[in-house]
Amino acid sequence: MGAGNDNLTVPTSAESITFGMLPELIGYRLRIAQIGIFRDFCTSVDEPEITPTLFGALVLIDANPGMKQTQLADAIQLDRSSVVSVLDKLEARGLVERVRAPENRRANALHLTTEGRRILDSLIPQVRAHEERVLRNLDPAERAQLQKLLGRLVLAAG
Amino acid sequence: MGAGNDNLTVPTSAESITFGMLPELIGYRLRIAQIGIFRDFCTSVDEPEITPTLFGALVLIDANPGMKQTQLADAIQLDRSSVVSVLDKLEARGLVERVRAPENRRANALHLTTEGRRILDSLIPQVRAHEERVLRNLDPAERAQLQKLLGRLVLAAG
DNA sequence: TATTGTTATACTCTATAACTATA
DNA sequence: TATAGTTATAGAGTATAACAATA
Repeated sequence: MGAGNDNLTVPTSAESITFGMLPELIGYRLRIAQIGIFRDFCTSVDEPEITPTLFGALVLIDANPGMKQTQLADAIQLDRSSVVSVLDKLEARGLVERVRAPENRRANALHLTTEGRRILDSLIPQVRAHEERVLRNLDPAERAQLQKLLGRLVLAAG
Repeated sequence: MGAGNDNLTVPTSAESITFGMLPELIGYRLRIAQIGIFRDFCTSVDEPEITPTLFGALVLIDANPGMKQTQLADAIQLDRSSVVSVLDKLEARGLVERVRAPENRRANALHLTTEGRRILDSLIPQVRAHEERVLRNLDPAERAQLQKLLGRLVLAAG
């Protein structure tokens, strides 16, 4: 009976409507949550044009210096060809560089530039603040529980 | 300690990588979950080309006969203009009809057709089975808890 | 032959702005 | 003037297929 939103209300212009079975569906809840969080992320982050996808790529390259494009594609659930445009954007802004891998000259080793590192460092507190805002109605135990439950969903492979 | 996936592994081709801070971020977890659920939904549902969005529109129109397009737009978090194409698809398949509202001749009252009702009735058990599959690692209390926590996130308005 | 990255291309989804018809 | 729906249009994001270089 908390201050929650079990009956799901979305701000609607005129008289309110009923959502039928939708609020019972985890897929629907997730979709609504993700749309809202995506919007909040984009308005919370100072760097223009940095989306959750680009931020995720920066984090992964930072955590795995020299990783290959195919590995990045797997990690962010995109096709190889889609990763090309992600990296084109990051490289155009001077945040990432593609270095021909000496041991396998088909592959590119990905690295943050100094500027990429600087931007990532400035983004992290902004993203943490954004997360804090989204989660502000949940106490630490509830946040941990939410993480854990999301991690146990059974998801279709790419 | 459960059978969970706290450390987040995504099937990756070569040597595995580390995800850095991403697994701590609720936005990242939600995005991964939503991509996987969307894929599972589309392969689970027999009707071709029925996406979660179209299914949601059918449920809402069924639950609110005569609702207006603007109300539907608010409910599914789309612009008025985007709802036009949603309804065009549903109407082209004979599932929904737009009836000029007599009390306000600018507006359309939305209704399921007999065929729309029939298709919705056949979709519901498929969607329930899909949800059951996604949630199969969670017991009833955990499912309820997940719903409740998702409902308490603070989301940006449209 | 298989793999890595790239290109060309097309498709879907969505929003913005301008339009129409009603109010 | 304001509202409901539509259209035209453009942008972002993604995938598929074919290609070059390398293994």
